Amino acid sequence: MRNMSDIIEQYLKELLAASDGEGVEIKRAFIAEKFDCVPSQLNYVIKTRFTNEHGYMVESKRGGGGYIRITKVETHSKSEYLAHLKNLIGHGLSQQNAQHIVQSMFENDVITLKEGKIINAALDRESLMIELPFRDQLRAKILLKIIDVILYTEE
Amino acid sequence: MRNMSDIIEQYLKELLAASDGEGVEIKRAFIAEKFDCVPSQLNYVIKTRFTNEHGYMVESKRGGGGYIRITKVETHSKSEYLAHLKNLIGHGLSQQNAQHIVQSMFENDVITLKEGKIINAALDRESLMIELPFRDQLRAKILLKIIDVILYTEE
DNA sequence: CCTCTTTTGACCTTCTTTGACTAAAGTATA
DNA sequence: TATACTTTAGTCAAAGAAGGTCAAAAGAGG
Repeated sequence: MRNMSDIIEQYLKELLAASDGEGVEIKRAFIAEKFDCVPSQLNYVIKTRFTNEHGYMVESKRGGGGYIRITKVETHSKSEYLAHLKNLIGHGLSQQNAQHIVQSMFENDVITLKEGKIINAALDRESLMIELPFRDQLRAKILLKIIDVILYTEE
Repeated sequence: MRNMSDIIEQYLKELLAASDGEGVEIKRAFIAEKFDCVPSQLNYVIKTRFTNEHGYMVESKRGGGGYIRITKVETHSKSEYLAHLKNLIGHGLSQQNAQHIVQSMFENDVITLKEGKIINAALDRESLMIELPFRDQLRAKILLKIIDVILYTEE
């Protein structure tokens, strides 16, 4: 694969997949050693690939016996999951976070790949040609509306 | 002898042909070195010879482990129809006309019902909270972008 | 010559890697 | 118990590694 962060991301996702929904608990220093990188790279990977928007929950503890625990957010029912996303969106949404959310919806089988691409196109900053504080608000509005449609559309 | 851009174009097309439909992934700097040209020449080649209109899809990533990926997409008969729609849209689009176009795409089996609903949600005047001459321009921009992804997304 | 395409390079943006410094939690000790 | 030490993890900013943009200069064709 391409770079350390991607490799670590994949490794963690494999652990998660193997954990049968239980989540994984890692030692930061141990993983860093295993992949021969600095410990803080783990923080980078987590911050860029295991956020709420991506559908993960991260807990940690310092000191002796410390750990980092990553859990895939339970997507109880479709409606609760989508309500959760709506919560994350609020009144403004960056393009990055929008993409994370779309990715998460795809991974949770709420939308298809093509639907995801359509949504991303609608939220792209190139489509939304207005200045920045407003653009993020607009993006939020559009995605909220789309999520409502997904909520109330039978497959 | 032809020029550098043509040579690089051909080289990339050979890679594509050999890739068996998988697409190619290149390192810009590496190719530039190989052909002894500046890296940005790759951007020129891609922009002039591997556009959507030419039937290619290009993705890229910057930073460590960055890449440029080129994939060929088949766009049989759909393409003229969608090009026609793009023409109709132009630089502005009312909500009514937008709905007509979405309806038409659905009837022509270019999108599913759910996709249609998603698109309508994105184009709804309630989502697009800006004043009127701009709102129609914005709606046009968004739909044009969406049509492009429909064009270049294989089902 | 005039125009269109190609070539080049300076400058920009994004993503990743690294490490010094900080904060918190556990453990031993006065 | 209060204090000091040790063990973890967190933060943040600088440096590094790609790719992107844009416009000027150069070349090709008519």
